[in-house]
Amino acid sequence: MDPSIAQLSLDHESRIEHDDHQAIRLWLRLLTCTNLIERHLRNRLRSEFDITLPRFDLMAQLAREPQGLTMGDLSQRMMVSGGNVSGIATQLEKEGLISREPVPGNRRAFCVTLTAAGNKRFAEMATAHEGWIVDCLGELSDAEYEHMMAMLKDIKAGVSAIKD
Amino acid sequence: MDPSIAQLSLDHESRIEHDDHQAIRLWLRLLTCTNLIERHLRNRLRSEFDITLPRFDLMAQLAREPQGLTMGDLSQRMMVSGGNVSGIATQLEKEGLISREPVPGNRRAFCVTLTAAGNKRFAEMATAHEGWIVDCLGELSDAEYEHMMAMLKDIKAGVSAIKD
DNA sequence: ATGCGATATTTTAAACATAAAATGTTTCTT
DNA sequence: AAGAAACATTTTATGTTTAAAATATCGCAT
Repeated sequence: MDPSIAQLSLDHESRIEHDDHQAIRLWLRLLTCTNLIERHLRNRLRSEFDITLPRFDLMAQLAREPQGLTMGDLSQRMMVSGGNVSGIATQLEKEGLISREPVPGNRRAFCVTLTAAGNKRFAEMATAHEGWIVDCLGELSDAEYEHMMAMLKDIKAGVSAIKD
Repeated sequence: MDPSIAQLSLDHESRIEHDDHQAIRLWLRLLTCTNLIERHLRNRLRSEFDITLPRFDLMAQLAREPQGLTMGDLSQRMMVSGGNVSGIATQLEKEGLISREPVPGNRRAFCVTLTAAGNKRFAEMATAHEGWIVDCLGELSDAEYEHMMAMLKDIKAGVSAIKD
């Protein structure tokens, strides 16, 4: 066999294997960072506002859409299952922070909105929440921020294109 | 007031506010990417190997340390609570994939290892798992990979330094 | 009109996660 | 040696998450 061919294919193999390990390492570091930040946010929401992250997230979605969202909209935007939204919404409703009103023309759907109390409470929490995130991620330069956003955008697009 | 001073502080304020929004956007995108990939891995592990991600993660820790790990080691390396490890280990033991043996000199601790069946099964899964991660993250160039790793390292260090 | 498939939501069962209490073991101090 | 403190693990209570089943409604093609 031509030794240059053998050399080429060997290089190819080692490059592939090297890339594999790279990707694994990147994934593990990505996961660690995200989990660290998420845990931090979760702890502070609990200790300072006595609320869980999922409840806060649901309220954040509603705060962006003052006209309200259906349960299905919430499920889609929060990227969690419908049953999950159902449980979280039940609790927030019990606390008086959101309301579920029937939709005039559609007896299947509910329109979920923040109550006045919910709006007030969310405004307080959102300010603190933003600060915590800046504490975690605010040290990056503008260039690093842009680069990171661009890479994550590509990754997101690539992963979304994979069929389960 | 000196107008140049006013201008400076205004710029400062607006820069801060701009950074805030940047950090939030970056956090949301980071979270979305991580969740997408994690969900993909979870689905494939379930559909192709009928195993959950936490169980796979526990086995992965053991595969790296053939001499075995204690429950406490596992808890620390997986960054989850001891009670959680206890439950996952109970199930894996029931499936015959790991074994919990008493440690000779210490009757408090257990030495957890992969069984022969566990080793064989993990080897099959690990190959597929690596491939899935490369599918998700393998498109980055070496430079992008290095840059991303470096940024995440800084972020990890910064977040770890924050006291809860 | 009627019935069938799609839609919107809730309920249920199983797995996972945590914090805190309980259990048993080891080590240190006196 | 006895007691206290620290350690390793499990148990318990509570809550989150998902997939799948159940419930109810809607819209459309016959």
